[in-house]
Amino acid sequence: MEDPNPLSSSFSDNYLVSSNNSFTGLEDYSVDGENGSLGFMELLGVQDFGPSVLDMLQKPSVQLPNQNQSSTVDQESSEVLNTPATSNFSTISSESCGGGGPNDEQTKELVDEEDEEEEEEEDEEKQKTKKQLKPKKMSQKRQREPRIAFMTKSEVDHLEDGYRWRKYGQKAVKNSPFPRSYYRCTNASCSVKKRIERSLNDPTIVMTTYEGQHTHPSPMMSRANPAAALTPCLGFSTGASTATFMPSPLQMSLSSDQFHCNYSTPLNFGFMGSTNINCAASAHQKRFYTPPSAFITDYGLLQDIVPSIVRKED
DNA sequence: CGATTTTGACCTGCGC
DNA sequence: GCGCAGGTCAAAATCG
Repeated sequence: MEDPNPLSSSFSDNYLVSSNNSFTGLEDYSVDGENGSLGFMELLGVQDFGPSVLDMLQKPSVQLPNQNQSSTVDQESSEVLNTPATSNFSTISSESCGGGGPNDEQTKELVDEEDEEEEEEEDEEKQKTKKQLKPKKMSQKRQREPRIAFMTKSEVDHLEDGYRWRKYGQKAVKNSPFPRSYYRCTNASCSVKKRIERSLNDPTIVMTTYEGQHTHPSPMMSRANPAAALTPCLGFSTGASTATFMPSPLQMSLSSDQFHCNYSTPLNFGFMGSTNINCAASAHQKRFYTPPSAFITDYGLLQDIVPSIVRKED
């Protein structure tokens, strides 16, 4: 691990990963055409085929499994985050659904799910051998959930996404002064996790990685419209600004020739109805995104945060 | 007093 | 096999 590149630096410098043609490139988005005064969104997709998105992104070059062509980023075209000073918010998505195509690694993991009973027995044995060690249930092979990572320009680490999270860990990241925080959804029946860390390159950028799918409506959204709360979407809001976009219906294409992000499995990470669309989508973006009809105009807490000019009521 | 955060210890996977 | 780094657990501390 003597990579001369700082990890967070390589996140932004080298994270362009193309796979199964589901993603190629990035693009900036003006927010609602307000002369750029509201900043812009930057979107970038990355597909995860096993290792964590961040792990992949931290490599100077990424070799995807089962793919002959290397999908490395040109080192010289490093600055992916081309953030202007006027920007107070930007988001980069890194799609990482496991369903990016038939893949040996994923197949193995699916098979592993069948072994829970055996694992419980193993667990007992381990407890015997390790005696007084904490009775953890760690022997289970971890299942890789679909992941999606975002880079968000924000002053706050923990972006409000409509769900309630409990922090369960924090770790120092090698070569980075910023720790990585681990959160789990507070809903007992929901196993969604997310990691949050700041970019070393640009401390104003928060890298959020979601893992898994919520099995319940957003507490925030459900108060107004439970159906909409279950709609696959991704959303963030900060005290400064808000951006949300939804890969529904399982496919998002942002830019005719530069950005493509295909979701092969349903996602349900975020919250909110039309806020996201109206906030983040310029006319340009709307070409590629059609909101589900279930959406209603419920801004939730965003009503308090996002200027109405951003919400752009229809 | 329950929920959440903090934090050190432990576990796992991977590269060498 | 060993060491490192990432990820998780769980007791203690803190908060509302």
